[in-house]
Amino acid sequence: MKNTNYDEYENPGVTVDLVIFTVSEDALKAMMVRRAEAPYPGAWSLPGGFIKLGESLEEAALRVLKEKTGVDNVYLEQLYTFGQPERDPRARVITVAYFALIPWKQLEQPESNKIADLIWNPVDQLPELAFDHEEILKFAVRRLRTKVSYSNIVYGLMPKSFRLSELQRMYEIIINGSLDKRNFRKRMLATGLLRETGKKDINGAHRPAKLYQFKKMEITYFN
Amino acid sequence: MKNTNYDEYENPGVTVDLVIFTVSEDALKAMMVRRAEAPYPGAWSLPGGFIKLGESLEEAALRVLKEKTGVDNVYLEQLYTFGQPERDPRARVITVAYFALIPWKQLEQPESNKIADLIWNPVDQLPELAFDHEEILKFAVRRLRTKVSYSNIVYGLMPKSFRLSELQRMYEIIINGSLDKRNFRKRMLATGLLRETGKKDINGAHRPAKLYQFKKMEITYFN
DNA sequence: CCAAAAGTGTTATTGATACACCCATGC
DNA sequence: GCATGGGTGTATCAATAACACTTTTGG
Repeated sequence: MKNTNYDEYENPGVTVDLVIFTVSEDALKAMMVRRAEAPYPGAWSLPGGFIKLGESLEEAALRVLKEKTGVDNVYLEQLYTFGQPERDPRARVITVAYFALIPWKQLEQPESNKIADLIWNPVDQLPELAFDHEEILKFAVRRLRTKVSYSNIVYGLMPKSFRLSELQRMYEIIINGSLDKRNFRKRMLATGLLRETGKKDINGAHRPAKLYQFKKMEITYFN
Repeated sequence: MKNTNYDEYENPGVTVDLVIFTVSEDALKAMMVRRAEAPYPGAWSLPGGFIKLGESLEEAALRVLKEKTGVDNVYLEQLYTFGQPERDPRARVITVAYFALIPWKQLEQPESNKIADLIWNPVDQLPELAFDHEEILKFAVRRLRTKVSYSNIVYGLMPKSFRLSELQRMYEIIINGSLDKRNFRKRMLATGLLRETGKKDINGAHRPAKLYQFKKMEITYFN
């Protein structure tokens, strides 16, 4: 099936590719894996793989996610399907792109760092990427940034409980701008999506912060 | 894209399916075609077809659109990709769904009605549909209804020039609710997306209406 | 002159923004 | 007692929502 001489009646390959986001060191980052083989040997790329005939697209995405991160049960959303005929130089391959959000804390476990040739790269300083993966990644970043402004999607990047200042910081990192503390807190508490845990975070030489958590781990749209 | 050995995996079929919307007789309608062959012989379904190896997904969608409606150069957007393993009883088939908007006037031309076994069906009174096409159609309706409220996407359903009352009616049909005339006009004119044509529509026993058109046929987001 | 749709402003309410000081703790 | 981040309220401005009458035409 290495023909570039396309047969009209042959089926294309179908893959899933994942844009896996996390936030660490005050930056929005995405996972990249180094390709071992041709094409683009040695280049960075998004994690992905061919779908198997018995699995749904989402199952394929979850499988890849689990393989690369060791996690499961995180926010996952279908992004877009990319199918330009020449996007893979070997053969016709259509890819269904997904994006996932993982709190950094869930990735600090030893097992998740076992895989070599895997990096978490700030989305605003990209290396050269294989295939059309730069386009896919930028598409995902745009979608995430848009969605942050009218939903509570950031819950997918937060640890189970957090200070309001940490939540604000998360918004600021993603939208790449600063927010007013008092207005931010008012709005967040007004959504009714947060619950005080009753615990406090004693963290340094300052007043301890109340810890909050999301009532339900579900995306909710404002407005 | 870990696997380079394509032969380990049998490729699924890949189709595009289209939800083609229009508005006539005060109702939002979608195109349905009667299936001739198994599976679901005789059942209504969304227009669609297998993608060819040399064409992009959007080209495939445009091809199907042209075949069924005779039109081209209308609003077309990728909706979602549906890939449950059992969605087609014969074999694994993944479908990339698109939705299109066509002004009813463009469909009144004789050629577009040549195709037998094709209906424009109100989206709130669906017949039984083949495959998972009901799910796809409902997904499209939801997307259209949402998008109408924060963009000028309705331009895709309007004729070249129109009265403001016709534009308002279009919104009302799609969102399935009524709008205040004065607020509607204020908001629409405030967007700056409309231009007076200078012409008037003399239509019946009443004051003639100014005719407007969209400055550019492009989707623009409010807010 | 009657019927039918076009056209037009003001007020009230709501939501968004701007802005500065005191609090509780560790060292 | 001082440095550090936590926590709080009010006033202004902008956007949205509610609401009813006059105008222009054809018949």
